[in-house]
Amino acid sequence: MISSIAELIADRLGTMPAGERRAAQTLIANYPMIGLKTVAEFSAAAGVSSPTILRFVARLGFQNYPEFQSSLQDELAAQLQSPATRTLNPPSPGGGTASPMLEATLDNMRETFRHLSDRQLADIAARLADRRGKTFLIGGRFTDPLARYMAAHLAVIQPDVFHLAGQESMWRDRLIDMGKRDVLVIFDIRRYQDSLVRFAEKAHQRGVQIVLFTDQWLSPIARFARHVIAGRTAVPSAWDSSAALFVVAETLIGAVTRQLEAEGAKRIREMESLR
Amino acid sequence: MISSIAELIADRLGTMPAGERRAAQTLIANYPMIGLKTVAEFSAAAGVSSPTILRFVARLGFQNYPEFQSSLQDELAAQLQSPATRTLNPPSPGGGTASPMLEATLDNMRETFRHLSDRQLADIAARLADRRGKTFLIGGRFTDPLARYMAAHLAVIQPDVFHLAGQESMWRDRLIDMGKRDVLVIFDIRRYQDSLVRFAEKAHQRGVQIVLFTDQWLSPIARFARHVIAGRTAVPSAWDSSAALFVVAETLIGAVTRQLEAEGAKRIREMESLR
DNA sequence: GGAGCGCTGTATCGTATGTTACGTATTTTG
DNA sequence: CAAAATACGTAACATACGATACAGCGCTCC
Repeated sequence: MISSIAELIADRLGTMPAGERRAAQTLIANYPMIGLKTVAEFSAAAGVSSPTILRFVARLGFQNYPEFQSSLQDELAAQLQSPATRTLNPPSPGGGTASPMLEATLDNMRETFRHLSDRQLADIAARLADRRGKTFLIGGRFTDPLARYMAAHLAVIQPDVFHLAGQESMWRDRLIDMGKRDVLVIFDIRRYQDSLVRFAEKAHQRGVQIVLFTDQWLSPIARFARHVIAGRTAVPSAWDSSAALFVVAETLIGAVTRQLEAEGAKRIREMESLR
Repeated sequence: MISSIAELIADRLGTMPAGERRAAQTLIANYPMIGLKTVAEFSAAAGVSSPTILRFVARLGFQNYPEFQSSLQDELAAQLQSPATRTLNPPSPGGGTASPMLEATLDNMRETFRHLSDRQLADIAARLADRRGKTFLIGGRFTDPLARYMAAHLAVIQPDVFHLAGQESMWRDRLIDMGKRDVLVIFDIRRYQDSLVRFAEKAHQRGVQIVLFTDQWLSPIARFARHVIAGRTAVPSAWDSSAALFVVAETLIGAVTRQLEAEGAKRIREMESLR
């Protein structure tokens, strides 16, 4: 049964030609406000011509554009009157693929942050914002992208940020550059990688401050870490989820940026001008 | 300070003549839907003539009726996009989470999935699981780690998964390997990168199926994309958040894994034995 | 490689919509 | 109570909007 226009679109998206599909996608992306504007505005937003928009609504079964708009308005009105039923997607009909996954992920995040004090986050942010030392980031097989993500952002607002990539021998050689004032951010969830543990140990011996992102069972690296962030990773999937750790990373990026605002702003402006 | 039109009306209701007051009252009663309809319908509902409606909106300070309608639409859009602020007095449910960053991120995810049908996810997963073609992944400056993350997982469960890294010229040369049966997954949020757009266009010309992860304003690549996933990225930070897209990526990874379970399991066992 | 089909954009058209002018009704004030 | 001012509706107007006809183009299938 199809109750909302959004469902109707999703249902027929596959059978639509390219232009109309673009119309459909821009409508979904800004649902439903774009559909309440004029055909001209809608077509401009979608990057197609007006007739394509009209053909699109015709394909959905409407006689004309005003009728389509009325239908959208009715839907909106119904939503506004009963906030409980303001679901665009039916609330997980019969074990949908997405919903349990999403629910678990949201729970993971709430749980992760519940065990994470503001104080701890602030401490780590302060450490990362301390410009007297360098910042190194590294991750495991599946978590290295998180290290890259964080490095890409931090590198914009401060100098001396390095992501350690490539062969194990490559980063081992970088140990020589690391000292007491430096920070090493490690992402390691199970199955924990021996190479990372060895690396962390050597860095620790050199006095490097280690910030560890791991799962709730704690990587052995936690022994050497100054700060440990334990994220929930369990989801109904064959894989573990790194989403909670990802959000912690983004939160830290935001916090560091705020602390470096003064210098950071100047630096970012300089960067812009270099383009 | 007056932020909504409803407040504006309440403010000036006393100074209005009878006819316009009736207009104001019917608008408040069916706020804001009546205001989105035509002048004729509005006037009929209020039991007054069309010019009265126009004088009413003029008194509110609008130059003409369309301007008034746009203002109402903007207000509605703002409400719809931030479910947290939907309730007039958000009492921060669930024991006041300290981090507004987290709250915004959770909202973004809910909102993103609300605009994402199970059908669409299933379609994309099926496409990614189709082993007749190759899968390429690439991302922008800050989103490339997401491409890597997805590639790292997909590569485990099926062959012919390639992450496109390095110089622009590198991936451009890989175009020669791409054809109709292949899929190109692109991550591109603003500020959209020209190099990616060019690349997407060329790939599209070769008949490659493009799956685009972007923000709600849609990268220009949406023009060429077969599937578009529009994630919410707004957070109280200097940066945009890719967390919602990350979760969608994980969801897709899970779905593809499930579809390839039979072959995938065998493959994973083979891999394990290779260690 | 050629013929047919389907999709898309340009240009044109008709019309519904917002707008304005004007006359009448109603209220207000001296 | 009279006269003026304000408010309101009717009707004509102009514009902007949606709709349609048509031609160019790319694609698929012989």
